Amino acid sequence: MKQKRPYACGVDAAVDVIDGKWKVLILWSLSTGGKRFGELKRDLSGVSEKVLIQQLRELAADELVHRRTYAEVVPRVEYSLTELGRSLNEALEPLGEWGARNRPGIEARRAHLSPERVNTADNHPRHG
Amino acid sequence: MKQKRPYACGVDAAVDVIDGKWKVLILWSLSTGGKRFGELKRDLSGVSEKVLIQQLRELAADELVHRRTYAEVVPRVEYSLTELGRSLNEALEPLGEWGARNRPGIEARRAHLSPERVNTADNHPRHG
DNA sequence: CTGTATCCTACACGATACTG
DNA sequence: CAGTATCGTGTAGGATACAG
Repeated sequence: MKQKRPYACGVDAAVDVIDGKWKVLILWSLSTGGKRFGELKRDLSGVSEKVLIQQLRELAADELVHRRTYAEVVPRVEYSLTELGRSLNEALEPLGEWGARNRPGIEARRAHLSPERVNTADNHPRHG
Repeated sequence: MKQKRPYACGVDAAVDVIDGKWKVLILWSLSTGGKRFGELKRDLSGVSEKVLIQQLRELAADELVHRRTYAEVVPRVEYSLTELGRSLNEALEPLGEWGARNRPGIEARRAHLSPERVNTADNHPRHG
């Protein structure tokens, strides 16, 4: 949700739409069905109300999720995926599989490579 | 490249790896073949040297790109995708297609919905 | 040409208190 | 319950100058 420069490619646009610390988790969480605000909050352990609502609104503005309010005595709002949101989730699947497959490797490399050293010269294998 | 909480799912891990303003563009740019630092810099118009090198190093640390130096009189370094990088690029394709397909809609919605209004109550259609 | 070294800033995210 | 209103913060990203 920054959109500074025009998108350079499709991935660029798609990433922009899911850009936000909790958005993919929200989409993921909603993929099994609509959820209320409180449920989501519990689901995404650690998110603040402010940020959750912020990202939900952005997702709604992008029409990936649908916000339905019920005029009841006790306030009730349900969020669910739109058709567009579902299609995005589908497009995300291969990426999810890639992540699942390679997660051990990723974590392993990051574990023994102290973050401070990543951006300092050659940890890189020599070729010559 | 933040990795604060343990990954909640595969997408989460994958997104973390491509998290960085220019990383997908770098991967995309390298998908057609190895490139030198200067070429990349020209390709990704607008990136600063500092940030470019930073993200290249992170990608290299994650073993998505390969950094090859040639000991010549005029410094020369070539970056290319690793097998892992190529596999990520493949996993990114559906997302890219989704983005390409929906980019017009995304931009349209964001255009007539002024950014300031996104996070203020109902722009949302009524249902009831 | 391929980087380092600094300095700076905006903005996403977070903590907390309050409201209909 | 489902938000809103504030205030505070870290850090990714950018500008620029310099170096091997």
